[in-house]
Amino acid sequence: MPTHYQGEPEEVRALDALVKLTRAADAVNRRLDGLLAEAHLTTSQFGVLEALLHLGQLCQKDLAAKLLKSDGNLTMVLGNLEKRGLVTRTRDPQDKRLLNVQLTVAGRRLIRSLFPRHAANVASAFAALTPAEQETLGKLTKKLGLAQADA
Amino acid sequence: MPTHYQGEPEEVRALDALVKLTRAADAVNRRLDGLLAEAHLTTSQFGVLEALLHLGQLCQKDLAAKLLKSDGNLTMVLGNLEKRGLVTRTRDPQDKRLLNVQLTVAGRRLIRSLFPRHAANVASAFAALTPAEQETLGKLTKKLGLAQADA
DNA sequence: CCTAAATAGTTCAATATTGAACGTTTTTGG
DNA sequence: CCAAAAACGTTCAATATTGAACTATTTAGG
Repeated sequence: MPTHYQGEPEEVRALDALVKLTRAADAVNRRLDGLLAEAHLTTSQFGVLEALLHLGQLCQKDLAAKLLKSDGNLTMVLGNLEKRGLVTRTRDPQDKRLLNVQLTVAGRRLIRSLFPRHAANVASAFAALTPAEQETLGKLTKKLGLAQADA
Repeated sequence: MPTHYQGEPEEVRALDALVKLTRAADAVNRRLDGLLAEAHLTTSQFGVLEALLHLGQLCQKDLAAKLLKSDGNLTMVLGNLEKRGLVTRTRDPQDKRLLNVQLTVAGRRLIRSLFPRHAANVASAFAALTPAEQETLGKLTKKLGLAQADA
């Protein structure tokens, strides 16, 4: 099933790990989409609401950094959330370049009602691994992710 | 950095693992995009060419399954590859519902020249983990990914 | 001070992505 | 054998995503 590639062993090993890593992330996120779709939210939109709920008001730049998305993308995603009345953007009086993004009452209500079910779904998706395996997976993916910064 | 969420321990653990898993997959794939962008290929386009190189001619349905993408998406990605003369689509004479997709000479030349450098990049990205850690990561993500099928 | 560089967002074009509705072709059950 | 169901792709509308060019604001160096 993996890569069918004749190369150095370390390449074959890494290619194999990459395929499985990517597929696992896709598969889990796809499963979680079901609940979000019920609330007519995309994964990105949910990510924004979740960040605002847990971290409070954030400027667009910080949101982009938190979600690892481009500025241009955030403009679009926030526009769609704003259209639905779930967030508002207000110009920062101190630094007029910044737009502070905050949950509306409706946005807070929505993410608060959704998050516990989302968390239960995530736990259910990861129940395929033992707690120890989840810890190990977390350690390895954290190490791998951080290492990509400097390259 | 993780989730700032007060919930059941298994939820917190799973949410934490999910964030790291998603970030790692994003970070690695983002790093690999550099080389692909030089060849004006997206990740999806590269995935198609790679599959065709290693597996030979495939119908669109099989490609979609292999890449975990929707039918409609494949129509678009293949259209762009076909526009550039990297693949062709031919109606299957046995079953006229099927479109068989194959590399053109130019497509084969491109993916062949690119793949070794791509494999080296992947190995370099995963060099942050020891071989044993890569094996462990592969086992855990495979287990996690497969478990999502039935849910 | 004041200009040059940096920073925050927007806009645009291109590509990706999905799900739903749809046309064609094949398979299947009666 | 034939009608219903299934399978394969396409098309469409909506959203996502990036990088580049651009505007507005702030900061920094001389």
